[in-house]
Amino acid sequence: MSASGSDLTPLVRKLESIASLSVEERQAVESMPATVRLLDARQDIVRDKDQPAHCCLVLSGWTCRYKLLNQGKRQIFSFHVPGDLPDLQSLHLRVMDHSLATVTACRLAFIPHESMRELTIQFPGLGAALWRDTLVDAAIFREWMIGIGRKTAFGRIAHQFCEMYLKLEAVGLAAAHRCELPITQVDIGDALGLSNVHVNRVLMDMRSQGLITLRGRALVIEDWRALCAAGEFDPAYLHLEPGAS
Amino acid sequence: MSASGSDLTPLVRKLESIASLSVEERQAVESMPATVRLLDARQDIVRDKDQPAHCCLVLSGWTCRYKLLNQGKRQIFSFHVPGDLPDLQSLHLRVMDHSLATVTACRLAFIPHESMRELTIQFPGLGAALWRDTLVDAAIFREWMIGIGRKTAFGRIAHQFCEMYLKLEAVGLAAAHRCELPITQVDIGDALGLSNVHVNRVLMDMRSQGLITLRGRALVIEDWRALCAAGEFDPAYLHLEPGAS
DNA sequence: CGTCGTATTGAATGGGTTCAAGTAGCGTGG
DNA sequence: CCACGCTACTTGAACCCATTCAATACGACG
Repeated sequence: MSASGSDLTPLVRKLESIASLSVEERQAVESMPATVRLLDARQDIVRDKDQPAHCCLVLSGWTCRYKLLNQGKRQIFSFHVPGDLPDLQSLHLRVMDHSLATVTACRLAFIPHESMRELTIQFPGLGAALWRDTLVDAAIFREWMIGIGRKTAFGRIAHQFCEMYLKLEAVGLAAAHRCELPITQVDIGDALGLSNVHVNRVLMDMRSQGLITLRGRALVIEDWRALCAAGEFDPAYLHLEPGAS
Repeated sequence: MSASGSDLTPLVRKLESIASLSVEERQAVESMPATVRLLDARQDIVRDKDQPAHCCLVLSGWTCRYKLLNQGKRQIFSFHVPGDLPDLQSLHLRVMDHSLATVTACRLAFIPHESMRELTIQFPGLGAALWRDTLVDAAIFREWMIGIGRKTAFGRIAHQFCEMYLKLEAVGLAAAHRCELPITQVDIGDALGLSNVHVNRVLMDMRSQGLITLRGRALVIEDWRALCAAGEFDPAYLHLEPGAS
C-alpha cells in the first residue's frame, strides 16, 4: 500500500535528532514515495546477495541484520527499532553482504533508492545526516567487536542491555530504566557470540545479583550504574546529541 | 609541509577504483589543500575523544585504528594501507570514539574537513564515493565480528590473511600471493581477540600444514584455496569492483 | 656485544561450549 | 476448559579451545 504523508514521520523525527531540518527539507522528506508493508515476526526483508532497489524504514517493531555461516551458525550484527533505516547502506553498496529480517511483527516503509539519492543531492544537509547515521552504525559495530573480542559473557550482556535501553529511550520507547525486550536468549547469544545455554546462566546470575528483572519481554534495569560498570559501558560511541533527554 | 599536486594521487586512484571521475572532479580532488607529515612507527595520529579538524590520508606505510580498555587490553578495529582515509568518519562525527596510530613509519597527508565537505557538496558523485568507502569500512567490521564471534583462532587468522592480501593487491602492493606483513603477532591477537601466545601456535600450525610461509615481514600464501577454505573467506563483503585485477 | 622487543614452547587453568534432559509458558483446537 | 504441541527457558556434567603464567630463543640495532 502507498504511504500517506504521516507515514514518514518517524524518519523526520530521526533526522531531526541528527540535524535541524529546514521547512523545505522536512517537506522533501515527507513527500518521498513510500510503500508500507506489514510483516510477521521472523521474516526476511532483504537477503544476503540481493540487490535491493529500496531502503527499508522501520515504523514499528524490531528488526535485525544477520548472516548465516556454515554449520547453522548465525551472527547478528545489529538490532533496529522504529525510526531506523537498517539497510541504508544498500543505497551505495549494490549487493547485500548480509540479510535483514524482522524480529517481531513489523510495520515497514520502503523508499526507492532513486528518491533517496535525489534527496541527498538536492539537500546536502540531509545527505550528511544520513551519512552520519551509517557512521554511527559503524561505531556500534566497533563497540560490539570490543565486547565479543575482549569482554566476559557477563560484561557483553550487560553492555548490550545498556545500549538497547539508551537506543529505545532516544526514540521515546523506554523510560525509567524499563523497556520491552522482544528478543530471545538465542538472539542475544547470536549477537554476542555466546551459546544460548551460557546466556541463560549469565541472565540468572544478573537476576540473583539484583542488576535486572526480566520476565517475559519486560526488562527492568534495577541498578543502572552497576550494569554500566559491569559492561564497561560508555555511551560516547552512540554519538547521541546532548539534551535529547 | 604543504602538499604538491601529486601528493594526493593515491586518493585520486582510490576514488577512481570506486567511481569514475570527471576531469573537473579529478582536478578538484588534486587541488585540495593538504599538509604532509612523516611519522615514526607506533605513534598516535588522532586519539580517542579528540575532535580533529582534518582527515588523514595514508600515502605510505600502515596505520591501525584501536581502542584501549581497562587492564591494558587493546582492540584493533582495522588496518589501513596507502590510499585509505582511516578517519574519514570524523568528517561527520565530531568526537573520536577510538584512536588512530601508525603501525610502521608513515607518510600522511592531512586534509581540512572544510575542504572535504565543500568537495562532497560541489561534487555529489565524489560525496557518494566517499560515503561508499565508509560503508565498505562498516562491512569489514561486520565480517570481523563474525570471525571474533564464531570462528576458531585458525579460521580467524586465515581469514585475516586473505583479506589483507586482497586489500594490498587492490592497491598494487601485492601480487602472486606474496605481500609484506609489517605487524606483530601481538597486533594480530589484538585485532582478532586472541592472545599472542595462541596466535603464535596457530601460525606454527599453518606453516607446518604448508598453508603459508612467514619469515620476518614477508608473508607468502602457499595455498590460497586452502587458506580461503579454512577462513571461510568470501570476498563479497569487500565490494571490490570486478576487473580491478 | 649487550639489550629490548618479538617469537617460541611448555604446563596448568578456566570460561564457555556441547550434549542431554527436563520445565515453563502460551496459543490452538477438540 | 483442558490437552496438546511448540517454543523458549532452565539446569547439570563433561569437555575443549584458548588464556595465563613462566621460561627460553631469536634478532635487529645502537
